[in-house]
Amino acid sequence: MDLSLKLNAKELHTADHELVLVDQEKDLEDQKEKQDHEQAQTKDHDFRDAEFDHQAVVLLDHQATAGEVDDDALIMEVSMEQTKEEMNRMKEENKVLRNTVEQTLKDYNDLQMKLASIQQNNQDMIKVPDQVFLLLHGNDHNASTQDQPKTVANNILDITPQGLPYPSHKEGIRESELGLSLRLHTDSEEQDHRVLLEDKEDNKEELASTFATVQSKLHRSDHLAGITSCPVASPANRKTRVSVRVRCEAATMNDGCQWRKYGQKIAKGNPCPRAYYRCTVAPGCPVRKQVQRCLEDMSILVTTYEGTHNHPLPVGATAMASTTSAAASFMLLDSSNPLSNGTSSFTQASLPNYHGSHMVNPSSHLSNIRSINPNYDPSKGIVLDLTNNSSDNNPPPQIFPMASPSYSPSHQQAGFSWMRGNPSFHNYGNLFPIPRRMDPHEDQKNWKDEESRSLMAENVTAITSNPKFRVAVAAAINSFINKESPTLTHPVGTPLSGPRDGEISTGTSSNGNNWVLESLLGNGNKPLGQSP
DNA sequence: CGTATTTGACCCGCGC
DNA sequence: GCGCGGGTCAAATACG
Repeated sequence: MDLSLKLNAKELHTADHELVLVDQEKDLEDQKEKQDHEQAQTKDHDFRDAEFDHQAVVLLDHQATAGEVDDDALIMEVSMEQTKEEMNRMKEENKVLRNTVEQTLKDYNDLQMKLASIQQNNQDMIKVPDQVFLLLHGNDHNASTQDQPKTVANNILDITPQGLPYPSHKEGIRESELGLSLRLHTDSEEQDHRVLLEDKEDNKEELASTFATVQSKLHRSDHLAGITSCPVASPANRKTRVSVRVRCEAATMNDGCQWRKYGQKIAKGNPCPRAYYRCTVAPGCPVRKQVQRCLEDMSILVTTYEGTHNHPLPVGATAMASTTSAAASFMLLDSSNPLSNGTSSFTQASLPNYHGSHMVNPSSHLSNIRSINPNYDPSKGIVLDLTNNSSDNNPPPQIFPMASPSYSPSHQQAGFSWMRGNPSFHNYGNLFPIPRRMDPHEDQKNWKDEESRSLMAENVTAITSNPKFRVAVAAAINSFINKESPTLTHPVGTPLSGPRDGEISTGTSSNGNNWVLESLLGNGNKPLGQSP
């Protein structure tokens, strides 16, 4: 009797799981043997039953009148029917057993799939550190702060994702040749440490005033990097800010959003006027940005973002917003941080709605941070430095020609011929297409150019939405913070929620601690928006 | 003519 | 209370 337990070996063998499947085959063979044994027993049992029946029939036959051939034929017919019934019963049993084996195989395959998935995830997690190179510099490394000459870089942490060659500054390898680089600058002031530590002990009402006091103190030593410190005193203003430093010839940086200028002021200490913009993508959007040129290097545009978009963002804006929010999210990790007391818009989880599927929630990479660097002053926000002035081989900052203290596009036009030949400027140009003229209207023309917009969006997205880049940022921050203060730990009071979309803000990088996330692009990248 | 920009006036918080 | 400085408003202006 064919039990039809022909388990196709082809289905079981794969190149990757041969050993496992060999075991599985053994199991299946055991199961088959068990089935055979059970079926043999059943068969034997049925055979005995049949034999008993047959004997009964024989007895009946013997009791019957001899010579009745028709009766023998009848007996044979009955026996055949019984055998057929037995065969049908065995077939059904065989079918049940086959289903059982198939179910077992299916479960096995499912487990294989799950195991493969888990292994893949583990590999991804392991690969990240393989592709992130951390470079810790000592206090004597000053060359990287050329664009911020008065900032003492006690710790600089460079990250080169994407598996690029390890950037050794001592070997003279240019950072610009190494793709993306993340750089964290801090310097420490004991007074700031004391004030911040006091902040952690105070209640939340006192935090605001203390915070304002710190801001006010820090405000006096402003303009170390050409950025005016913005006091954050009122609760309405207690939003985490991120500033973006970028080499930009245009009056403003194309960040993917639409902005309307609503004011301009000349801030104290910087003759370059500060322009105020509000987001006009959606009516009522509270997001504002401030744009001001760096005093030390007027080719650098400092854009400060503050507020939360109440609308979905364009692709380019999403990329920038996600990156800056990823960089800023760790500010909220310390529950005692005045910025993370629940009033900050960063803690209002609306980020997934506006970031799109490609957004990597920074919290997933930062959630293991349990300590905060005492050197880190959240009141000054975070600076995303997209210039590469800090490269060792870069020339000193060039002073932007200014005919008068008041800023006008014509002044810029006159002074930007040198910039088109500046390699570092070209590096930047690959990230944001740069209009060649400073005239706002020319800028608007370029902005309306769909090709430039799409190229800009692609470039920004490619860099800033790269999960590896964000992982690198998060890992660097995490490592840096933990290394900086291994003993000072603060439990995260509330689950970290991702920053809201477009939650970028500017900071005041001029004094105290200065966190700079720096993006360096390869020289081989052809700049966009530049004439050949 | 509609929209965006400019720019002086105004408001508000903070320090003295 | 006064002055200072940052930020915002809104009328005037420019532009397409």
